[in-house]
Amino acid sequence: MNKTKIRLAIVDDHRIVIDGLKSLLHGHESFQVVVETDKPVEMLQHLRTTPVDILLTDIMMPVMNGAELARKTRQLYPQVKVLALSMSGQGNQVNQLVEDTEISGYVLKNIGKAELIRALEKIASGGVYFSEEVIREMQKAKSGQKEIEEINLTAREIEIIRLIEKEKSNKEIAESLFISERTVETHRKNIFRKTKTASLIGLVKFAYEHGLI
Amino acid sequence: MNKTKIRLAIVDDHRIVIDGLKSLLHGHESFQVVVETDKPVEMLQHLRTTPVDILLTDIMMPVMNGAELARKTRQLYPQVKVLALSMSGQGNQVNQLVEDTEISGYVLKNIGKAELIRALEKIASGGVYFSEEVIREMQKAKSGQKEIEEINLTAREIEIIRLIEKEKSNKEIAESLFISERTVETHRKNIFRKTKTASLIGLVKFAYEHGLI
DNA sequence: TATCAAATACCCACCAGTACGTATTTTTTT
DNA sequence: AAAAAAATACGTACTGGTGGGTATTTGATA
Repeated sequence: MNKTKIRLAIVDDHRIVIDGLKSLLHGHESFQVVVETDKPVEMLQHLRTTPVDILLTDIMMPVMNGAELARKTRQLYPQVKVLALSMSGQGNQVNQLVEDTEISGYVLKNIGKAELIRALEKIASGGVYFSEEVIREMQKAKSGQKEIEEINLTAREIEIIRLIEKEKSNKEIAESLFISERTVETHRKNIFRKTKTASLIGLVKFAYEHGLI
Repeated sequence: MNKTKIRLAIVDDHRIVIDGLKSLLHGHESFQVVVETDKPVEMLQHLRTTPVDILLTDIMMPVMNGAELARKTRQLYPQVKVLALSMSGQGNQVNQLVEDTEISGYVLKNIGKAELIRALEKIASGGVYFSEEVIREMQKAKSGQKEIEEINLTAREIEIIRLIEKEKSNKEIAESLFISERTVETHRKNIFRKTKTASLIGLVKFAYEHGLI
């Protein structure tokens, strides 16, 4: 729509993905890929000299991950909008990313041409775009978080769960927290009751599933 | 080199990757992409009617994974060579794939143009190609496997570990395996001794780390 | 056939953790 | 200031798993 093209920067540690994105955008006169690199750290340098409108970044990358890059970019160059790309898009990760980085969108890599264009246009015009799957995942993660809040584990209890998981005995836990063994036992009981688990293994699994450890 | 082009089939559930691959191969007159799809199951149908030389397949795909597709392909169309593509390339997965499927190569998705061409040419002429990182991973996994073999857990013991992890008591394990509780206790003791773990949690962690569960 | 590993089984003693109570102090919320 | 929630603590009885043994049967391997 605009006379001036939308300038894109692409970061992904997989060359194939970069080429794939470029190929998807090929022939679209509204977009112009001005920077591309497979090294996240390089991107920040490029951004200093090259003005871009939207940064397309992978989330899972070695050295510096996409979240970090997105955060830094928004900090240093607030006018650059960020569209996050991800292979899987796990809900809690997305939530966290959205919370502590002002990203403009999040899409999965199985995105098609049409959707990608739509997302980019929406973001270029100041909007946001999150793909269906991602929104679903986010909601699932949110409800999971709510669930754990409803279970109402106290901070002390979570602290003790972590020690249990570290193979500490009641005695050791008592010593390291400067409380009586009896107290640890009480906490343990409450933990088992609240989490509806009956064995250590069940508890460890619960902790894993709810991201406590 | 050959007058006739090398015919390629590409499967990957991410369109971007397919486009990226095509883009990498673009302009190379030796190769010709004759089939491409993002649905593994479709590929088998295509192969029935379209003759191809090399199948490039992603490993991690929903519905039917790449390993399965590779196996079926080799079975039904033995003349088709398979080059596996993967995001990460975990050693044990690769090893297993190489063992029970005669694949001709395995490369990571961060592959560059030059390497991809080299791999394809090598495979087309009857050779094999495994990228550096993959070979390293394979060796690491091999040594890890050796480690677990040295620990010398027997099949029965592993069976029991899995039941322990499922929160079964000695009694329940004894019942489900039709053996005495005493026997389960003995196995347990041996397991703890061999794995050098002392608690259930340690054992569960061991099992996780060594991929037993 | 002799030998070895694996799977089977039992005994005894001990204790860490559990179940089921009750109760006090501290902190937070109302 | 009153009420509620969280953290603290103890008692008693019980049991499941642990650690220490030893021993037999079976199937594989040399």
